[in-house]
Amino acid sequence: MSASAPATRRVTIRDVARHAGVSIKTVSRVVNREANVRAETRARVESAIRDLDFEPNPAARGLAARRTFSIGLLYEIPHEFSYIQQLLEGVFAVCETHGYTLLLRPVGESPAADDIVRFIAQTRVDGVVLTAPIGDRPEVTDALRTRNTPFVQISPRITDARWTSVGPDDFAGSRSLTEHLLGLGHRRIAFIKGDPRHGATEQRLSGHAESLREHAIDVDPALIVRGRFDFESGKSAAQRLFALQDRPTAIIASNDDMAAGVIVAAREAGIVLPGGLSVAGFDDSPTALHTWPPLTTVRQPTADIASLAAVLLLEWIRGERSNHTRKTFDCRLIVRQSTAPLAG
Amino acid sequence: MSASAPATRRVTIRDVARHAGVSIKTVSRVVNREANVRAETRARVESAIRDLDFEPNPAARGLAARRTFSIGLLYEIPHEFSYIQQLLEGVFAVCETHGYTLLLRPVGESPAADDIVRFIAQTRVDGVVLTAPIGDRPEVTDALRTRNTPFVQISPRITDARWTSVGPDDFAGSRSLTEHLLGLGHRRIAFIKGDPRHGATEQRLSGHAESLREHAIDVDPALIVRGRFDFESGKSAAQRLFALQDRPTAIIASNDDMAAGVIVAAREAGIVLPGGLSVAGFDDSPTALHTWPPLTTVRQPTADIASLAAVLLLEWIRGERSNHTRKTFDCRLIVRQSTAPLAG
DNA sequence: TATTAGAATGACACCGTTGTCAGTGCACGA
DNA sequence: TCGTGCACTGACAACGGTGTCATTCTAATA
Repeated sequence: MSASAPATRRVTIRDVARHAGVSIKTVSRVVNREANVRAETRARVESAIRDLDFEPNPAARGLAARRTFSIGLLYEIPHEFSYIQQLLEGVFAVCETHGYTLLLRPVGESPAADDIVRFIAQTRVDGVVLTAPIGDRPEVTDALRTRNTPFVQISPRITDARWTSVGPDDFAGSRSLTEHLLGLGHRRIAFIKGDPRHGATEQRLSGHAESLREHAIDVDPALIVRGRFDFESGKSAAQRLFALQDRPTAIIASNDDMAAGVIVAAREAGIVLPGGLSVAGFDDSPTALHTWPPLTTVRQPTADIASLAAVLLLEWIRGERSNHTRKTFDCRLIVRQSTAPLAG
Repeated sequence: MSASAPATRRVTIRDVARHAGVSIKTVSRVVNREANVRAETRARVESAIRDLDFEPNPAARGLAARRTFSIGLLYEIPHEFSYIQQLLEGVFAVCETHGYTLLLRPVGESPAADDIVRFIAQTRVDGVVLTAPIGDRPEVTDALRTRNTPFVQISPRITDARWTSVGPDDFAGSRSLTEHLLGLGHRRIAFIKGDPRHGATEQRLSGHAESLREHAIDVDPALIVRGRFDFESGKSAAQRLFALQDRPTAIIASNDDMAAGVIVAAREAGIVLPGGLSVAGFDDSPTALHTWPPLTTVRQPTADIASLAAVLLLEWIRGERSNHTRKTFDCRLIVRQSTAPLAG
């Protein structure tokens, strides 16, 4: 009565072998693109595969080969999702071309390493991509190393030569943003930090500070305020800044969601944008275009970063690479209407 | 030299059986919560499982049981992602509690049914959740039925008794929104439609029209304009509406992204919100809080919808349910500051 | 021509579970 | 006391591939 009873038996490697007049092992070789198969044989097998519409059974494959041909993408739940979406896109594309399956794994804000280990134990993924800030938890990386599970970190805080990581050049990106505001004549530039657990937070702040230093401008500690990367924290940070005696003329938020919060706070405070205040974000998320005025921001090639992470992970899984690397991508300043010359 | 060489052999069902002094079959019974295992035996096996930290190998399980214990979630790529995120959350939670794995599958805008069929053939998922508008493509549903693959649709356009679907009550939700605007005194209410391939588009429009009819207000065709659910289409639709002789005093966009577009268009046109124009959206996405003023919108319980879809799918997969159903969830009007009484 | 290395192919065990079916033991009724 | 039925358990054969190793074929070399 079960609706899922298959109408007909599935095509197996044995059917293909019979149809092509070869052994199942040869079919296996063709499927896995192994060397040492005569061209003529290969062609015959391939046409048999097409004729019968054969798809290898991943469970059987995984069981025999002792790997699952799948990788996991771990991310923290309260997260700017457009960012995850782009990561997903990048990793997914690579998986697709290499015949791997992608397993998404949202984890709680403070995941026990156990949680992640259990995920790997249960799913048997061949490796994982760790997004910030998960990849910076020593219990997690230690657990993965102990279990010999390959992993690549995206945007880690700490760069450890023992493993591979990929990320944007947050420092340079941030520096160019501050440079832009300085060029517009701003001198009192506030900076809203992100979640301290993210490496980007530190990097973006340093880039900002470096740029000020280059222009011999003192960093006013009152202008560096906390945030958590979400809209609300950006809004309340802005409100604190507006309450200062000597208000900033420009505010850099460490990401676009917080910048959107700044804009709303400014409106509520009756501040005209961008004349009365320049606002800039980071990431060039969709939000950047949905605010008014649209946000000046820094675009990072998130999908490319994710793709490279996936490629490196697969190389590691296949044992094609033993040296661990740290690769950085350039960011690009996107100037829109939320930043304007300092009003005379 | 491969870094992925396992340090030690994994624990198998045989190890557990030996440790507990039973046969592997009995361990299997315990793991799968089958009946007819003596309580004392069960306890012994369970403690052995804990002692050895045993996790059944999903590949072996899948191979023997002829199913993968995984389901797929298909969605179209250019999509308001916060919506997908919520769906994901709902489906994921159910998978988690039932020991299923979730496979995400983004598909192109006009996916050949082949594409989807190949996904199922390759991954061997036990069933799929189809999000709008994928579930409305006959080639897709036919292919799934032919292959006997269980599926559940979310927010389909067409309700077919032959399969199961879950969605919000878009009609009623939309009606309550128009009702709200009418209550504020608005009579010239424009409506921006969504992607015509989505069932929600029709339903939301009908709800709006019904409400007007109840108040004996003629539907002015000039006030019903096209959109595609994205920010840009909302913006350009608004611009077209602003060009009308007799401008609307309120605009309903069929989702929040388009409403955000309306707001930006209004700003560019120098219209003051909400005094000069009321704007409302649909979905209560994060966007609704990021605009200024924050959006009046209609919240649908997306995660709950997704959870139910997953539950129904699993029931179908397990053959616990043969009758197909159509379940609808109530929406809730969320009034914020983007709508205001009609100015004198 | 005989020899031989290496390419091409196949036989077969095995991966770690579940399904099937055949026991085994125990309580209960005759 | 002796079946009898049912709860419980285990032996063993799949499931559909890959790894290993032996074997056959081919072409180049002596």
